[in-house]
Amino acid sequence: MKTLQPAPGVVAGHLAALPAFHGLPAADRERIAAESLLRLYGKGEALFRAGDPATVLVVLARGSVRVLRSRPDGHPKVVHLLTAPCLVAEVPILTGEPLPATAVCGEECVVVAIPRAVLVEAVRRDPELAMRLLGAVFERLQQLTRALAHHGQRGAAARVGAWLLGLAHDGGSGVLPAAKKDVADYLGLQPESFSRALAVLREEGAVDVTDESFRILDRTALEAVLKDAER
Amino acid sequence: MKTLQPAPGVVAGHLAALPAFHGLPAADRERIAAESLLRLYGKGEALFRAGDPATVLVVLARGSVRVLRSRPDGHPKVVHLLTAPCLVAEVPILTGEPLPATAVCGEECVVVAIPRAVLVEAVRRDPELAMRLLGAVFERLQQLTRALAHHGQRGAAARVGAWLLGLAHDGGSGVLPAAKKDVADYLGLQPESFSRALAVLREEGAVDVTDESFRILDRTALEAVLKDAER
DNA sequence: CGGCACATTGAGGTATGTCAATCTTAGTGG
DNA sequence: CCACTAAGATTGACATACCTCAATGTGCCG
Repeated sequence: MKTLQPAPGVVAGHLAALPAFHGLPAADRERIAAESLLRLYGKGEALFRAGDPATVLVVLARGSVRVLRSRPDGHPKVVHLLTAPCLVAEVPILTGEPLPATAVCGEECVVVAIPRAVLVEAVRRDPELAMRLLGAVFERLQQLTRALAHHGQRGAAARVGAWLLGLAHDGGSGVLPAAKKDVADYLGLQPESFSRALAVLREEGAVDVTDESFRILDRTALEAVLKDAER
Repeated sequence: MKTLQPAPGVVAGHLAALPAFHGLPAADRERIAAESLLRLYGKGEALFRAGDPATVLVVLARGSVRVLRSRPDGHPKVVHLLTAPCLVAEVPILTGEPLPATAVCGEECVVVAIPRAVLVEAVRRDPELAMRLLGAVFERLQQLTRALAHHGQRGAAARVGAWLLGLAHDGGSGVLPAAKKDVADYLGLQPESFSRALAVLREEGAVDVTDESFRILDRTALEAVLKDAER
């Protein structure tokens, strides 16, 4: 981890990329930026670990992160796949609880670290910010319950397909937010099963996956696969 | 659904049972209570359905509820099992989003319905209440990520055992929060598999399950089952 | 008392995990 | 700049845990 000395306005610009801070008056954003730190993490480095005290709100400005949690057997499981720009661990920061999970960089990451005290002060000054942060929390909850519902889906291809549908941009294309190995774990599959599921979807002509990016070729065929996984 | 005419102090008493409202001055609690409705729902009735506007905060004072969400194939999946006293759908209320899931009573339920305007006003008057509500949100997120991590666990018995451990009171005993059919769905299992998993844990001497209640007899044996489900 | 939903137990099929080999890609150092 | 190494991705063969179907038992509500 390296702490950077940013040119003026850079940090505030990173904050402006997020819905939670975009609506804020520019002056407030710059005030927060001035009291925050800009950090660079290498691939595989941990932003924080489970049990750490929640000292800063992590704003992921560039890069991607996977969030891990222990299974009953002790092995870690991927519970979030995050891509910049986004917030990380916003709820524990607000409540002051210790962090319940570990976050690891999937690539080189640029992070704005907002000290808890600065955030709390900003929320006190502008209650609207609190509501905007709650919006982010709502999104997170939505993602989690959707993920949970999808885990119950029989048929690996159906799970993968549903996930791709949710991930696709309007044009039907998108980028995998992590290595296939980690995506597989996130979806509750072995890497081999994930690979085979992609192969099935490809053979159906539903999607095209090359390297890190994908494109939905036939939405109808894809939705057919989801329904076909009877239950 | 029936709206009740409670004796004075009854509704405020229901609110006091929750951490989020317990710390509040009694006068504030009674003010909220005075502007809320006390309702009675029958077994199988829906508190709300996915897509409904978020008009009231539901405080579950008595009974139990299952929260459902659609899978990719369209079939519903249980994503929460809630037991009184607790809050239901607190985040959508705060953000004003439409409700993303459906809630169904597992038995006869008593509910305090706090209109959104009343809640917002109470939060404005006492910011401390907002932080307490956030505490509840934190708990909910915790439960969800834990559930997600557990779903990746191989071995039905291990998943069930881990869940029982998290559910058990200090004495090692507890009550199943729903019919076995719904618990099974929540854990991502067929009812038959859930039944067999319980049978395994019983034969190991780890737990005793009779009807609706259970007791952890041998925590060490149970933890052994969790680890044994190698991966 | 009868009907229905839920729970349990048994038998058998299948999707997915596991193990193993090959191939590709990226990162490292000469 | 290229060879070397290691990690990830893919494909195949096999094993197994869970789902499915079916039958029986049990409690609850009409």
